[in-house]
Amino acid sequence: MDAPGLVDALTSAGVGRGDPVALVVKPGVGTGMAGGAGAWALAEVDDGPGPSLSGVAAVEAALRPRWVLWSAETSVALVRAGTRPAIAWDLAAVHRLLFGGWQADAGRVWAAAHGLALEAVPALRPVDLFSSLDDAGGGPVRADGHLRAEWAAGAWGESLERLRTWAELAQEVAARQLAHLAAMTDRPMAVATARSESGAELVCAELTVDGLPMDRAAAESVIAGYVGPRPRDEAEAAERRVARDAEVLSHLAPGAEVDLRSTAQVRVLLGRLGIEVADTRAWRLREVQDRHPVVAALLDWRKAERMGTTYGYRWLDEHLGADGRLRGEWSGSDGAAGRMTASAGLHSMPAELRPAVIAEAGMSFVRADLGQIEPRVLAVVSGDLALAAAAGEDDMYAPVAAQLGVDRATAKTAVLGAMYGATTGHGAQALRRLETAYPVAMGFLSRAAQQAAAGRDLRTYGGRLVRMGPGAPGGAAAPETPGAMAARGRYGRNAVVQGAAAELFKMWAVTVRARVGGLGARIVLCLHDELLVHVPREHADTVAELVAAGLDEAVHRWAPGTAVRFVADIAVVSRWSDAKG
DNA sequence: TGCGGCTATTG
DNA sequence: CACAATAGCCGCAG
Repeated sequence: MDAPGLVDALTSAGVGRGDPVALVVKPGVGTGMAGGAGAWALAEVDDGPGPSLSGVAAVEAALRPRWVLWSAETSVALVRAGTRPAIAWDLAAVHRLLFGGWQADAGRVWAAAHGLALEAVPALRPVDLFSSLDDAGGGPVRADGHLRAEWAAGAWGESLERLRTWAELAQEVAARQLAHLAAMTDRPMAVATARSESGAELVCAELTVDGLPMDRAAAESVIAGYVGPRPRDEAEAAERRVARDAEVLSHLAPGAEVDLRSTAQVRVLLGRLGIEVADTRAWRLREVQDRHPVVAALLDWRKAERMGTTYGYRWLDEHLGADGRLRGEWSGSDGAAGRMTASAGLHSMPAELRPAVIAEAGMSFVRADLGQIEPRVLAVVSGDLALAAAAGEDDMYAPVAAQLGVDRATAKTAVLGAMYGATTGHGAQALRRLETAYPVAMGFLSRAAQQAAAGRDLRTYGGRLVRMGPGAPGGAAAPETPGAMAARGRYGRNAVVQGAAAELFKMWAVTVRARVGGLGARIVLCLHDELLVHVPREHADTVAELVAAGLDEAVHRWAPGTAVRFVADIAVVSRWSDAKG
């Protein structure tokens, strides 16, 4: 079907702007769409090396539907083919929101949407891949209601008729998920969250495909500052390692045999010097640094070792492309509270490497990070008006400190401690004052902790299920130790805040994506409370304003009518590390 | 070879 | 050194 034909077919089936259209992309078979009242449109038969997806682009331009996708795999395929959909309904992402956990293969997504037991999802046996579906006979759904394993795995051959069925099944699942979300009356923002989480999958697909601009020479010079210039071969690399080790060992008696990479041996070494430590973490070593010069040498060695191994030349070669983009795999929601995750160290890159993240020629970065997102989110989701009033300040720890009658640092520690589940330490006294000053917020947190400790599942503000029962990671299981219950309590206490913060952050990200895309700007990094947008220089100031406006828009979509103020620090810069451009 | 423990980095 | 994550190396079990 040609592009005008596609648009006509969908339009006459009643599909308009924002309406759901299931999209299936099957390499080697074709690309199809199902939408409206039983409309099926075959966008293209795939006879080339990969789908061109020009039909998708045409429908996107003419109708801008909400693309219903089985998973982010399709989003990545779309972005790779040069098509960037505006909005989506990602069945896997919505499944994770509704039912928790991370596994979201089609069989589970189908089963959960139909209220079937997840334990009974058919597993794909190796033999199934070779025995034809035609032998099995019948449709994709078994007598017991589960999706046939071969279908769920996509091993259904090259039939265009089956492509259509696969799209229609997606339509059905999406409708059921929507009904589920809408019926969750105690989570009125669940539908909006599902849309946003789906949009976040599109952001992730773009992050995965586009990558983060990084200047190779700048990065190599940072690395060289720690471990020397790039070794020519393995032998030279080994030589360099031995030399680094020797520098530390030179502070010891000659002939000392210590593997610095072995914490056990390091402890023994320190013990022989009369320095007893419970472990060899950096902060503990720093406490005994003046007892022997080897300690400082060891700390420097650790830093260089980190650069040499995790963030060294090998890391650069593996993840930094010839186009100067650092790429990792992005996930829209991790298995727990739903934050975004990224591989390739994109979320834990040492600050020292940030100067190497440089905007490309003619481009700038707009760097924006939210201030104190978690306590502000706590004020919203708990409905604590006193805490909401404190959020009226740019620095909300200042009014909290005044309220508690303690200094700012103590107030901050106490608030963070309340959200993390601290019970001891300097903040313990201030923690009790928090209970008095902000009883609503503190009650919200302790209820979450109690439920989690008891092994009961939680739901975030936006409706994400956080599994705490048997079978969940760290979930309740007999025999139960008090330590495990307490750990789960802290986990749950934090999950309801961190998870809600992640939901707000993703709404911000998808809003920014929607508002700045037309100016050629792209989000190139998401870091829990921070956005980095790569933008043509002439539009940088405009984009900075749109990022700020996008926060207000996101906050009011996330929590309509809230009085809690959210603040962002926004700057136009040419390097990620710059404070101002 | 796989996995838990330790360590370091980030928010 | 509380909450979350990724990642690498060591030491031990299989």
